[in-house]
Amino acid sequence: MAAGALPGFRDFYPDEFALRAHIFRAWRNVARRYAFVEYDGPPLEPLDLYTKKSGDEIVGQLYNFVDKGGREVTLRPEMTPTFARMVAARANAIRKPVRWFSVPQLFRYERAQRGRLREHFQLNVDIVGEPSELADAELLSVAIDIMRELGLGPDDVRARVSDRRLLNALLVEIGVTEEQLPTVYAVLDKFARQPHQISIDKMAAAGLEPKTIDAVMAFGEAGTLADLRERFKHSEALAPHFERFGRYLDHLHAQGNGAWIDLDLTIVRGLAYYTGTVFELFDAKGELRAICGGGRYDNLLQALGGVDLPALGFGMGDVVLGELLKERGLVPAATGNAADLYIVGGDGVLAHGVANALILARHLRRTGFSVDYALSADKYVSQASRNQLDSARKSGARAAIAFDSEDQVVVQGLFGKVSEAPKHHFDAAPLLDGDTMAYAALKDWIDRNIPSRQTD
RNA sequence: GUGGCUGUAGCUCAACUGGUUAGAGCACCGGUCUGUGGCACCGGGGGUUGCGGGUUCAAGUCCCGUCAGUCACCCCA
Repeated sequence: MAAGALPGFRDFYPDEFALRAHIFRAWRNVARRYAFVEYDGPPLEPLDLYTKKSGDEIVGQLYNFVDKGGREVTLRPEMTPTFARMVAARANAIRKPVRWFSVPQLFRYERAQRGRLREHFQLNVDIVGEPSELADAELLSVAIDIMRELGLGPDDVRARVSDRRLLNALLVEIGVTEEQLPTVYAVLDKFARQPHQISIDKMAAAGLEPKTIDAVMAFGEAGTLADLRERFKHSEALAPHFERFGRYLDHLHAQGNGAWIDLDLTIVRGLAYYTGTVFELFDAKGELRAICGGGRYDNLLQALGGVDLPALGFGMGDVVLGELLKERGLVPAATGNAADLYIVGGDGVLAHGVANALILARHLRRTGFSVDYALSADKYVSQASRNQLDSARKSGARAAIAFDSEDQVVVQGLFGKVSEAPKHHFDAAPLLDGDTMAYAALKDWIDRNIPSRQTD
């Protein structure tokens, strides 16, 4: 086997590129529908943009090197630091709330696995400057609408939501101390992936009381907000958190997203910078990695950019999403980019040499059609028309156009039985003269009689 | 970074306990068919069996290494 792409990197053949373009289209369509505007930054960044906040151990995960000017640089592993820098630099000039999105290619030097490569494209959607939970609902609604745009429903994808502030208050309420919080977060994060006894042992080792451990384990079993509220209705400390989270869920319901949402206190999100709502999108079967994750990170812009603005956002990668779409048969037809018209020789080919085919193609393309033909003048003249038609059919073209005789061209559909396919003759002379009306008539006939390619 | 599994044509797979020149379907290329053709039929190109060593009279098959893929850890975008 010939040397392929680097490990964890992808070659995008046309079929694969079609899927990628399909995903990008959905991302951009929905983001724009929510009035977000697109930005981008450099794919190569100074190394310390990431080491400053995360420490040197993160370097092991980066695609970093020294450039010819002696600078420590790295391919960007995430978009948030770049985003924070850009917003911070113009914090006073940008109208708030900021609604920005980006589709960067991100890089990470890690051993590749299914759904996890060394490179991926990730939609980043962020809102800056708005502390209200309505912004949180708006953000998640974007993510859910993208699922809809791609043909996925609440039976395919679940949105698991939580809130760090609520969780924190709950943990304090049941007696978890400040020092024990990281352990408990780690346990919750791995709740579904790790045997319960190990979780219990870890918490016991961290000094949690058996009663507190039981309470934490109970948080792992998803319930509704109402259940949780009922259990802790006596707590005054928790009341405001329940109210705020309740408003968040109310907004999501009003946005039509209620059927997608599950409360799940085990959604912690690895990095510690989340300060409020957090959410992840998963395939409903739970076979794949998370499709999307995000939440509120009110302190991050201060830490990274030096401006104190509340912010929230999510990232959604193309890899897991693509796997899910493939699994559900929601990938676009491979022939989606095939030509509208394929020029074949026909019986009039000797009177109309290849030059006339080129003239015809020129005017058809000017009219807006995509036009294909065999790039061999010999073949155009000498290969049997039916073989040329076979080639046209295989190319995925919707219709063929041929010089049927000395003074006529014929357009015929390339679907269904040949004998039943729509067919129409046009005078060749005005078409070769580039007569606009003749092409308008031809286009009109095609629009009426040649359906768009089905996914058959 | 650690460990398990896998690696034959572009794809899906064959090749009995090691034994002739590694096969088939699909795909691709050319042709035949005056025609129910979204066929059919004929022909063609394409493999150092991932790569490198070793054992053997003989290796796609057994052993070691390596690379790649995959799964579980680690980590999380």
